This record gives sequence, C-alpha cells and structure tokens, in this order.
Amino acid sequence: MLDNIDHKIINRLKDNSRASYVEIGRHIGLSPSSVRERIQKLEDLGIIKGYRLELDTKKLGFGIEVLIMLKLFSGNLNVFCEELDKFPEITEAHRVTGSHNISMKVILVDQLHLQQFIDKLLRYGDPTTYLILSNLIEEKQ
Amino acid sequence: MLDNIDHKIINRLKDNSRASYVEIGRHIGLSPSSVRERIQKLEDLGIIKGYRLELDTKKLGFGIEVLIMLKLFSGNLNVFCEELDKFPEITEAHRVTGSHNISMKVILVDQLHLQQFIDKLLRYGDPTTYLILSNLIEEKQ
DNA sequence: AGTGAAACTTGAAGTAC
DNA sequence: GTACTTCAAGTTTCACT
Repeated sequence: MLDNIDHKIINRLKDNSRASYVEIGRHIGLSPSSVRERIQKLEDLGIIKGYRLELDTKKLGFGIEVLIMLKLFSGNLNVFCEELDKFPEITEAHRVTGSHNISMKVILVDQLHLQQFIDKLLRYGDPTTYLILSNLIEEKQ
Repeated sequence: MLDNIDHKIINRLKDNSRASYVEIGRHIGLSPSSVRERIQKLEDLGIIKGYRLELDTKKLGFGIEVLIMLKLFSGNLNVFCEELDKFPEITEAHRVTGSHNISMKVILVDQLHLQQFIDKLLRYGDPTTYLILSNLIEEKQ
C-alpha cells in the first residue's frame, strides 16, 4: 500500500511535522505538489492521524511524571473510561491485559498534587504507582 | 514565565502542530509576526521540544502493541540503555522506580515478532508483558 | 505590530508511463 | 488511470523597522 517514498515522507514528518512541502520534496527529490498529494492521501487513509507537539513538561511546571497501573473495582471500568476527560493530568492511557486494567502516564505539579490525584483514583480502583526517573525514548511511532 | 497567550498558542499547536502563524493568530487575536516570535521564544527556551506525527500503527502493519516492564539483570541497566537504538520496535521508554527498572511501549507486526522481541530482551533482563487492548488517550502533553 | 521581499502553498493544466 | 511536473495566483514566512 505504501511505497518507499511514502515512508521517506513519514520519516521526515516524524522528525519535524512542521517541515514544508518544499523542504520534504528537496530531501527526497520530489516536487512540492507531489509531496502534498501524498501527505493528503496518507491523511485521508487515516495513516497520519494528526500533528502533535512535544513539550518539556518540567519547564511547564509539572515536576513529577508517574506511570500508574490501575486495577479497577468490579463494574468500574466503563465508568472510569467515560470520566477520563475529568483527569487533565493523564497524558496517555491504555487498556491492558493482566491484573491491572489500565496503564496511564500522568504529569503532576508536585508531591501534594500526586497525593490528591491518587486519592481521586482510589474511588475507582487500586492504583500502583511508579515514578518516572527519566525519559529514555520520547513518544515516536 | 508563560502568559495566557503562550498557553493558547501551545494549545493550538497541540491540536495541530502544522497550523500556520496566520491561523493561530486569527484564533487568539494576534498578528502572525507576534505568534511567530512567541513560538520562537518557546522553542529557544526548550519548552517546545519538537513537532511530531501521530500515526495509525495498525494501518502501517504493526498489529500488536504491548507494554513491557523490564527488570534488568545486575549491571545490565547502562548496557541496555546504550543499546536502546538497536530496538526500533520501542516507541517509548522510561526509567522507573520499583522492582522493574524500565517501562516501554512497543509496536510489533505479529505474534512471532513479539516472541522474537521478548527473546532479545531476555538477554538483558526479565520482562513482564502486557498486551495493549486499546488506546484510551493518545500521547498529549 | 506593520511592511515588503522571498519563500511556500495550492489548484489547474499538462506530460509520461 | 496514476503519479509526477510546471506554472501562476494567493498565502505565509521572516527580517526589517
């Protein structure tokens, strides 16, 4: 479905999603119009889902990053999933197999904020918290 | 350090990092030049670390997504961290507290690929694998 | 925040396989 | 038909002030 040129375009956009069509075209030896058509196609096919920002959350005032595995109480899974948007601290959440149902990445201002966040989670289930010490690889796909 | 306008610009770029200065300016009532200056400042301060792509990995042929917690064998932590780039399947990796040292998100083509990946990890430590059933919240910051 | 030259985007028309 | 290029008008960027 995707040829080598499409993959080159994707790799360039992975590196810098604000790259211009002209710049991408120069990298891979293609006219800006063609680059644009191929990117349009990738968007239409749903292969490119969006263009996102990578931020330094520490510099934005979020001093703590944690990974939480949450084992939801019986019957609470759907409730929690529907109320996920009430937790702006959660930057990533997955439904996973295993004794814990949800894995999530959370950014918090300080220790007190973490405590308050965990207290809120305790209404839904039983969380296990791992402090993130460093990001070895940032989100890439 | 950051005022309300900066936060509005960040929110707009979070939503679509390819948005033009003109478009962002219209949204928040600012001239394109000022938008550009502020984004430049955010980049220089390291608050904006980059512009990334959100892809549909399933459509790219990666049918399996897993979360792996890895407990490295004694003395293997630094070795593994330095060899992380040998594992293109890893899209995200963190050093975490707890009995497992590393948490990682991995995309794989199929079950056989997962088996081969885990076999490679077994040289460095003891992995615990959780299948990702669904993405409730995609990476946002 | 405004200005203008340079660079980029975008759609249409045209070419090649 | 599909994928690419070229062209020109309209936008955007960027270095000025």
